[in-house]
Amino acid sequence: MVTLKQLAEQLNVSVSTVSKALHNSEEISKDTIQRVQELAKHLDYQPNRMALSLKSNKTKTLGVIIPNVLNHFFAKALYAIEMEATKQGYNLITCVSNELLSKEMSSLQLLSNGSVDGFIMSIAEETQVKNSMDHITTILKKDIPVVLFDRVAEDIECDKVIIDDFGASYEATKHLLSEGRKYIVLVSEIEELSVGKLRTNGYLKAFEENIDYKQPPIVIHVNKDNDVEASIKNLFMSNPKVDGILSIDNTSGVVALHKALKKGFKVPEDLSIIGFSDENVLVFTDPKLSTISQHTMDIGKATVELLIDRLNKKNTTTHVTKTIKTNLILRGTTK
Amino acid sequence: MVTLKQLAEQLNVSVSTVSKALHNSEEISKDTIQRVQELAKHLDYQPNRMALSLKSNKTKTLGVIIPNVLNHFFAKALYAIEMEATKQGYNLITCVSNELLSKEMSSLQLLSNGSVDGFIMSIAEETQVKNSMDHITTILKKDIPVVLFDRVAEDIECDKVIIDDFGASYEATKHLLSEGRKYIVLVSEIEELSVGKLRTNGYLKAFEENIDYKQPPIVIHVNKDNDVEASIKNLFMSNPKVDGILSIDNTSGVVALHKALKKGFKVPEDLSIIGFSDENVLVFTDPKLSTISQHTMDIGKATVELLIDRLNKKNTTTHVTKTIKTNLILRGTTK
DNA sequence: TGCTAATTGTTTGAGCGTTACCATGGATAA
DNA sequence: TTATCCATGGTAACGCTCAAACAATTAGCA
Repeated sequence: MVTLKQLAEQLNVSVSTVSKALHNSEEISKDTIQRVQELAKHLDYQPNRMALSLKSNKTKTLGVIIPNVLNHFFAKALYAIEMEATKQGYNLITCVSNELLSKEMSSLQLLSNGSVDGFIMSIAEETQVKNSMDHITTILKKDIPVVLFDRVAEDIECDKVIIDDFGASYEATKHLLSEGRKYIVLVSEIEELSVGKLRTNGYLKAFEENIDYKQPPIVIHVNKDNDVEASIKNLFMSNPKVDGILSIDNTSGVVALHKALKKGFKVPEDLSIIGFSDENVLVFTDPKLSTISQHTMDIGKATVELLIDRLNKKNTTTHVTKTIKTNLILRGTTK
Repeated sequence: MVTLKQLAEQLNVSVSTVSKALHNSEEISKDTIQRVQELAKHLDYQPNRMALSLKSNKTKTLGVIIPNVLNHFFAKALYAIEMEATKQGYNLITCVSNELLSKEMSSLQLLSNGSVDGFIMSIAEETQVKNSMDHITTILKKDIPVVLFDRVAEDIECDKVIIDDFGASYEATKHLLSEGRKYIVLVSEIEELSVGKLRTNGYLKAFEENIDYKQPPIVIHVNKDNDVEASIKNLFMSNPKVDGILSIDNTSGVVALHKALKKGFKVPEDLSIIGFSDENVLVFTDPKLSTISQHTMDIGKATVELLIDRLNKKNTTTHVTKTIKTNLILRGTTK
C-alpha cells in the first residue's frame, strides 16, 4: 500500500503538503496540487482505512447480525441492507447467530471494540425464547446504536423496523372467512418468535369477531427440527374437513399445497391456502401460492436509513419504530 | 470505549505498563498485573481494533464477494465461510456483486485500502462472460491474496476451490444411461458460466463414449430472466419421448419434476431426473429429487482455510487448487 | 564495608498513516 | 521597516506495541 509518506518523499515535499494537496486545499499552490494528484493517481494511492478510522473514530462499517442466512427472508434482507449500505458508502460486517444466544452475544461483544459504527440485527430464536436481552442493552449503553428488524424486543429502547404482523394475518384470515371457508387452520413453524405470536393473534382476532362462526380456531405447531412434511400430512389426517390454511412461516405453505394436491384436494376449489412466503417459492408451486408479501427490500433499506440517520445525530433520544406495509397477494391458491 | 490511557491514569502507571500487564508480560510484577487486569475487566476494556490493525498491518478481516445471496448455493457457502472465519478469529466484510462486473470491481477496489487481509470470491456472471479479470490480477499484484471458489478463472494465478463439475455430470449421465434411458436431455440455466460449460462437457463426454447409443445429446438453455417454467413446458412439448433429465443448475430440476408430474409422467418409471440442487429443495418435492450434492459447507470451509494459510506464509508462490468431492445421491426420481 | 554488576520493575519514545492546527520563511505591499 | 499574504513545513494526536532507557534494588566480590 502506498502511503502519504512515500508520495511526500518522491515529490520532495512534506507529508502534510501532500495530505492538503489531495484534499484540494486552498493553502496549496495549483502547481503542487497537480503534481501530487498525478503521482497519487499513478501509484494508485488510497488512504489507509484503519488510520482514518483511528483518527476519526468512525469506521464507516455496520455490523449485521442475522439468525440464519439460509432463510430466504434474511438473505433478502441482507441483500437489501448491503445495497443500501454500499450506496451510502458503508461496508458491512456480517455475522450469523445461527439462532443461538451465545453466538449473538459473542458477535456483538467482539464487534463492539471499534469495528463498527452501529448494528443492524434480528434477534435469534434462543434469545427470544429466553428473553435474555442484556447483551443488547449493554451495547446501547456504550452509545453504539442498534436497529432491530423483524424479530424485535418490546422493552429494548432503540430504532426498529417491523411489519404489521398482527394486521397481516388478521387480513388474510378475514379474506379466507369472506370466501366462506368453514374450517380454517393456522400452520406455524415459528410459534416461539415474537412475530409468530403476533401473527397467531391476528388470526385469532379475526375469529373472535366472527360471532356467528362455529369452528374454533385451530393452530398447528410444526416443529421445524422434525419432519415438516409429516406434520402437514398429520394435519390433513386429523382435520379432513379443512378448507382453509394460513401458513405464517416461509415454507409450510408450499409444503401444505403439495401435500393437499397429492391428497386429491382441488386448490382453490376445495381448499384455499395463504402463505407468508416470498416470491422465490412461486417457481416451485402450481397453482401459484397466494401470499402475504413482506416487502423485504423495503425492510432492509429502512434499517440502514434509520441507523445512518442515528449515526449522524447521535444525541437524539427518541426512538422510532417504522412499520413497513404488507400486501395480501391473491394468486392461484385462493378464490 | 475505554483505552489503555484511561486505565493507566486510574492506576498511576504508564500506558506501556498497562499494555504489558494485559499481555501477562514477564517484565511486570505479579501485583501490578493483577491490579491492571482487575480494572480492565471491571471497566470492560477491549483493545481498539483499528489501532491494532494500524500497528500490525493486519485487519483480521476477510473480504467476501459473492454474485448473489439469494442463490442458495452462495448463501450456504457464505454461511460456511462465516462459521470457519469466526472459528479462526476473523471477521467478514461481505459484498454482493449482483452478477455485475462493475460492482465486483468497485467492491474489490474499495476494500483494498487496508480494510481486509485477503479476499474470497466467486466471479460474477458478467465478469465471466466478458472474461475481464484485470481487477482481480491487480489485487494479486498488490500482494493481497485472493481465493476463488466455484466460478473460477483458468488464467488467474491464485488458490482455488472447485468441485469436479465435469466428472459430476459425467457420472450422473452415465447413471441415467445405465438405467437404460434412451432420450436424455440436459437442462441448464447457467450456460454462460465456467461451471455450466464444464458440466455440459461432462454430459457430452458420457454420450461420446456410448457408441452404440443413437440419440444425439440435447442441451436446453433456460434463460433465467425469462420464464423458467415456460421453457420447461416447452421442453416436454418438443421432446415428448424424453425419459431422462439432467439439470445442472439449482432450480430447473425441481421445476422439471413438477411439470413432469403435472403432465402425467410417472417418476421415476417413465422419466428419471437428476438435479444439481442442494438438500433445501427436497422439502418442495415428492418424490424426492435425486441430486448431485456439492458439499457446499466443505467448499466454504476450504476457502477460508486456504486463505488463512496463505496469509500466514505469504511468500510461497505455488498456488493450490482444491477439488471438493461431489456425490450422486439417488433418491426418488431415479430408478 | 564499600564499590560495581546484574536483576527487576517501570517509564520513555518512536512509529503505524492520517489530519488539524500552528509555525516558519520568503515575497510583496504599505 | 513593518504588516500582510502565500506556500509549505512541523507537531501532536488517535490507541496501540515494542525496543530501549532508566531507576531502584539485590548480588557479587575484593
